[in-house]
Order: sequence, then structure tokens, then C-alpha cells
Amino acid sequence: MPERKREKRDPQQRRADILAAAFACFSERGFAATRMEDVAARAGIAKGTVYLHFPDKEALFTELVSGIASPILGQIDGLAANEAIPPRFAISMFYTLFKREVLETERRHLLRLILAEGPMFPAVTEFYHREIISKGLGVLRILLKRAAERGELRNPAIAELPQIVIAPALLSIVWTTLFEGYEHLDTQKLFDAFLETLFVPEGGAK
Amino acid sequence: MPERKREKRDPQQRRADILAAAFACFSERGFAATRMEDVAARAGIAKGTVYLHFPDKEALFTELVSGIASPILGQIDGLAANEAIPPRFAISMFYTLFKREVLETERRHLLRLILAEGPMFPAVTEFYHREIISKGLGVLRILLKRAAERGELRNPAIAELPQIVIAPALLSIVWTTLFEGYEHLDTQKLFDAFLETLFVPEGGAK
Amino acid sequence: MPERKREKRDPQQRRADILAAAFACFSERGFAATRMEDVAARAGIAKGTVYLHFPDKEALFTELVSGIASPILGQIDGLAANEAIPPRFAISMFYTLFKREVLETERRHLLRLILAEGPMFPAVTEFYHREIISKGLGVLRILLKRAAERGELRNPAIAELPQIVIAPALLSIVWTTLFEGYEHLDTQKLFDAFLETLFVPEGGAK
Amino acid sequence: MPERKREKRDPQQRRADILAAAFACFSERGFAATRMEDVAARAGIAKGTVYLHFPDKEALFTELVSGIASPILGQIDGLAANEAIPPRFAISMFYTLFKREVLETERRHLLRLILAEGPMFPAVTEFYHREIISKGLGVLRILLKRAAERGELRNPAIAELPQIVIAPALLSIVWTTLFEGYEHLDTQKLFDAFLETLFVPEGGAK
DNA sequence: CATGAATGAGGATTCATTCAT
DNA sequence: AATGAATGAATCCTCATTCAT
Repeated sequence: MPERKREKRDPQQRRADILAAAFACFSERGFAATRMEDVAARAGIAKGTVYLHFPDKEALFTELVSGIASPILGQIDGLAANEAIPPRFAISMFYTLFKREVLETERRHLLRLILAEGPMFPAVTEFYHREIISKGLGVLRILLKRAAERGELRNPAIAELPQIVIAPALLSIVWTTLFEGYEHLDTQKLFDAFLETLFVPEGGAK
Repeated sequence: MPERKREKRDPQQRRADILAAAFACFSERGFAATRMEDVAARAGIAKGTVYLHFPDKEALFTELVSGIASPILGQIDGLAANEAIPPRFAISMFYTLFKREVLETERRHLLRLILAEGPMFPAVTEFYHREIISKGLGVLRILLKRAAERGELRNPAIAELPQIVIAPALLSIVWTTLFEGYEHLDTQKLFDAFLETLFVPEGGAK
Repeated sequence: MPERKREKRDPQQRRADILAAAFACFSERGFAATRMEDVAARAGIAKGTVYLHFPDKEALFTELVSGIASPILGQIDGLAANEAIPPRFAISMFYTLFKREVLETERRHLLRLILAEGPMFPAVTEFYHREIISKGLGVLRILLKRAAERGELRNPAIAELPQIVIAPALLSIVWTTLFEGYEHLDTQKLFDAFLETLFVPEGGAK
Repeated sequence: MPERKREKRDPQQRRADILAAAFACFSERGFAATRMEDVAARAGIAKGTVYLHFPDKEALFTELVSGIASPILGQIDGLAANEAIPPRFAISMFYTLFKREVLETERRHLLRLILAEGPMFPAVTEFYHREIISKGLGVLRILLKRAAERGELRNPAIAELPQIVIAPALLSIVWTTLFEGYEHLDTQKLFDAFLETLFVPEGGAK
């Protein structure tokens, strides 16, 4: 019997446990359908303990979706800095990073959460636009402009629509979280084909 | 006294009213946060009356999301039938249709609903894959294959990944639903630029 | 078996039932210790039904203490109007009225409630001061002044302290609700003796 | 580092600190609305420490209200002992004592506490009647009787109703606690005027 | 059919009390 | 002894659903 009553843990660790449990619950059932008791049970603690770390359900949710995003960001930032890196390679890296850090981890449910619950939590949406989307698009814009100047884009007009680069990533997330069970999608192929479509073939330029 | 109480309407119409009200409510607040009373109020009827038409909240939701999709479908089906229609034009029409029938109507919230509530209602997800996604991809696959055979695609590999065509549509929905308030996205430009990227320029292919 | 399920009553009556039940509960146990379920049970209805008539516990309490006072007031108002009524008789009537309408009814717990919970509900205190105390003191002031002018007060200075007339009433309430079980107090005697103390003996003036 | 944690104080002092904190809290918010943590915080100690001195919340409350009364008592007792002290002066002293020791200290909330929580703690009510009320009335009865015998009372019947002397004191507490914010009451005047009413004027009795 | 008052299970949150440190 | 994190019973309130009118 794993009778682990009144286990006292490092507050930071406890907090992390709760966030992990909350992420699992919210991912599976959404904000409204998740009971605080579920989160507690999943974290292996009592109902009341959650409230020692988060003031209420909404705060738990908000901190959760806000906090999970940050780590992704740092890695993207670097991609545009070095001009020596070919834009196509940088964007290819963006997809690879996205695949490894989001799509193939539990974080893939994050976007679903934001999309699903966003309108109910404007602060979250605003945060995501400001901190993630806006910055990501900024980097992409630089990369696309650089590519356009170097004649590497099949359609230079795309340099003004960095969102287009995000589209397949978004699709991969939606597909994976909703339809993968019914029909497989090879996301690697998707990203490769998309890159190949955006960029002039490597050897064939000129 | 203009007693308009207990107005008796055509049951079919009443049913449609409820579904319309339900869609508005569910779109705005999600399944859990929508109260049956809200739906009734929006439909201009009493709480109990809803139950004369739908056995319970879940059934209302399920019938709703299922029913809303059908009208979209019919129009897409025709696009691939006529071989005389140039594939590029057909796909352009697909985007136009999507814009007019989904993006610029309240139906744009549909995806959010499915994404948000899908995990709680697997039947809905399954239905959407089978009835909408699967069929839509089928049509696109035919069109892309035809385009590839005619040498109209810049990257013929795309013929096997019709999801790529959907990606910008998906992005447009997500953007409109979540971020439009913070930063405008010109969806027409997005679709046009994407089409231009997919297809070999009409006259100018060397 | 008195199985009286889903009994539909006149809303006004239902409301009154709830208020009566709430009064009993709040009187016995105070605001905090009273459970809404207790009130419902006492009113013979389900928990949720209370909320159809009062938005929350606090509103129930506030309406209760505010509403109970009103009927008392009307009768007092008249006492000062007629100059022909001797002040001593009017004040004697005041005590009699108080005894019959408050002290000897369940309303006697009202004051205890206000005294006990007042500081937690400033709106209630304010209401009582404005609607009851202030008006009552106004009437008393007129009566005492008249009595002083006619030389009927043993100590004319009291005309400026109408609160003194209320003191025995207050005492009777406190005694009755707290200590009557341990030691009897003859309130009639108390009021009579008090009157006799305030006023110059009837025959002996001049 | 001026580590002042885990300060060890004299247990008696610690206990007194807790009682003082508890009185402040209970006075302000009542029994139910006071959290043990509030008491602890106010006493400058940790939640658990309270339980080292009092078994539970109820015991803390009971010991508190019982303990607070004792100091008042001793001083009153003496008033009746010395026959040389004129009754009027003794009762005047009673009011003065009451004013200084109760009305103008935080003890003025005591009555409210007892009145509010009495029904939930019969032992407290009983204690107060036995230890305070009963003894106080005993002293007053002696004084009034003595005054009556010496012809100093305007209305000798009062000798049998010592509660009458308490009435203005009670009123002053209630007024101060509830209504002072809305309308000022000069309690000194109240007591003086009442004394003047009870007793035959010193020199001027015709 | 339509109504909306009534029901009561369910979930968020609080807080007295315990106990490992 | 002192601490304060952890516990979970208790309570307010909501809302899907029912049913008497």
C-alpha cells in the first residue's frame, strides 16, 4: 500500500506537480470540465493543498498556459540573429524545433487549450499574442525578407505574410490532437513539402 | 392585451431556432459554460421547451455540430467533378467558399468548438473527420493530382499532402477567432499569396 | 407520510415561508452558523428553491431584518400626533405596544440579531438607525418636550435624551433573550416603575 | 541575521497574548467569522501554536469570554460594602467604573459577543448571569434598598428592580457599538441625567 | 404543447485541526 | 516548543432536469 500521507515536499516541486497534473486534466477535459479535485488527485495531494499554491481555478489555468510557453521561446529567438544561417535552413530548424519541443511532447495540447479556452480568458490570449505569436512572427518576417532579397522565395509576396509559415505547424497540431487517431499524417513530410513549396529548389535557382 | 405567450410554431422551425440559439451560446462560451436557460432565452422560449425537442444538453450539442456541417459540404463536392474547371481555379473557389461560408459567418467558431470539446465528445470528432475532413481532402487530392499531372504545381509532392491546402484556411480561422483584435490579418491576401506559391504562374512559366 | 414533493405555492407565500424559516434559523444560531440548507429544510423546500427568491445568504438576511421592522413603525408614528394625549400615556402606550408587538413575539430575537450581526452588515445598521431609531427618537423627543413644558418630568433634562426611554425596552429584550431562563424579570413592572420614575406622580404635581 | 523565529516566551504571557488577539478578532467579526489563523497572526505566532495552549476554537472562545469578566467584578464588589458611602455616590461610581472599564475600552464589544454567540454557547450565558449579572444586581439591590430606606429615591419601587440601573449602561453599549457613527450620544450626560432622575435632588427636596 | 418553479447532485472554496520537521 | 504545509469535512451556490399547471 503506497500510503503516502502528509508528504511534505519542496514547495517548488509541489507547485510543479500541481501544474503538471493541471495540464494533464485541462488538456483532457478542458477548463470547465476539470474539477479541482481531479487535479489534486492526479498530483497525489488533497483538495485543499492546491489552494495553498494557487488562489483559484482560473489562476491555476492562467499560470499554467502562460508558464508552459516561455521555454519554447528562448530557442526561436536565436534563429534570426545570425545572417550566415540560410533562411531556409533557419525555418527548417523552426519546424524541427517545433516538432521536437511541442508536437511530439505533451505540450502539443497547449495550443488546443488556448484555442479552446482563449476567448474565455482574454488575458491568456493577449499574453500569447504578445509573448509568442508577435515575437515568432517578428523572427519569421526577418527571415522571409532576407530570403526574398536573396531570391530564394518562389513567391516574394509571402515575405509580408509570415503567418503562412505557421500554418502547417498549426495544422499539424490540430491534426495530431484531433484526427491522428482516424488518419495518420506524416508531419515531417508536411513540413518538408511545405518548405520545398515556399523556397526555390536549392540547385535550381538563377 | 397582446398576449403572445405560448406561441405555437412549426416544430421544425422551433427546432431550428433552438439550434441557432444553441450554436450562438456554445460558440461564445463553450459547452460547459453554456446554460440550457441561456439557450432557451436566446431562442425566445422557456427552459422546459428545449427538452421537448432535445433529450438533453449533450444531444443538443451533438446534433448541433453535426447539423451545421452538412450545408458546407454540398458545395465543395461539385468542385472536383468537372474536369474542365482548372484546378487552380477550383482551389481558389474552395478558399472563396470557405471565406464566405465559414470565415465570415458565425460558423468560424465551429472549429474552436470541435477543438475545445472534441476530446469530450469523440463521436463529434469522428463525425467531422469522416464527413468533412475526409471528403474535403478527397476532393483536394483529386484536384492536386490533376494539377500535378498538368505541370501546374511548383512542387508536385504536394499532391499527396492535401492538408497543406487546408493549413492557411485553418490559420485564418484561428487568427480571426483569437488574434484579430490585436493584429489584423488580411485573409484574402493570405489565400491569394498561397495560391500563387502553390501554382506555377499562369503565363510566365519559363 | 407527508410526501409533499414539488408543491407549487403562491410565490408571495413561498417567499414569506422562507423568510419565516430564515428568521427562526438566524435567531437561533446567528448568520454565520445558519446553513442555507437549514433554512430550506425549515421552510419545507429544497436547497435550490431558496435561491429562486433571494440571490444569496446575505440578501436573505438583509431583507429579513429590514422587512420585519416596518410593521412596528406605523403604529408608533401616531403617538405624537395628537396633543390631547398626555405624554405619559403615550409613552406608556409605547411600552405596551413594544411589549405586545416585539417582546412577546418572536420578533424579540430581531434586536439580538441586529446587535449581534450589525457590525458585519453596515447596511442593516444604517437602515435601522435611519428607519427605526431615528424616527422613534423623533417621536419620543416631541413627547418628552411636551411633558417637560407641562412640568410632568421629574428631571426636565431628560427631554434632550430620548434614548433613555428606550433603555428599559432594550434591557427587556436582552434579558428576555439571554437570561430569562435563569432569572425571571417582570417586564410590566419594569416599564411601570420606569414610567413612575420619569414622570411626576399624577396627583402630586404642582 | 536577527533571527527572531521560534521565540520562546513565558507560557503565561503567550497564553495572554493569544487571548488578547482572540478577543480582538472575535469582537470584530464574531465567533464563526474569526479564523484561528487570524488569531495566531494577531498574536504574532503560528497557527499550530494556538493549539498548544487551547484545545480548540470553542475552548478558546469560552475561556476568553469567561476570563475577561473577572477583572471588572472585583471593583464593583466593594461599592456596597461600606455603608458610609452614600448610595447615589456608589451608583455614580458604578457608572463611572463602567464607562472607564467597559464602555471606553475594547471590552464594550463583550456584550455584543455574548448576545451574538450566547445561544450557541449556553455555558457562556449561564456563566455571565451567575458571575456578573447576578452579583452586580445583588450589589445594586443593596444600594437601592439603602437609598430607599433613607428616602433618597424618587420612586422607592425601583429598589426591587435593580435592572433599571443597568438599562442606561446597556443602552450606552449598544448605542456606542452600533449607532455612534450615525448619531452621537453623550453617555456622561445620559448617566448624570438618569442619576438625577432616580434620586431626590440633594439639597433641594422641598 | 409550453411553461417555469422546484429539485438536488455537483463543484469551488474555506478553514479547523493535525503532524512531520 | 513552534511551525506551517497538508488534510478533508463542510458549506455556498449553480444549473441540468423534471413535472404540476
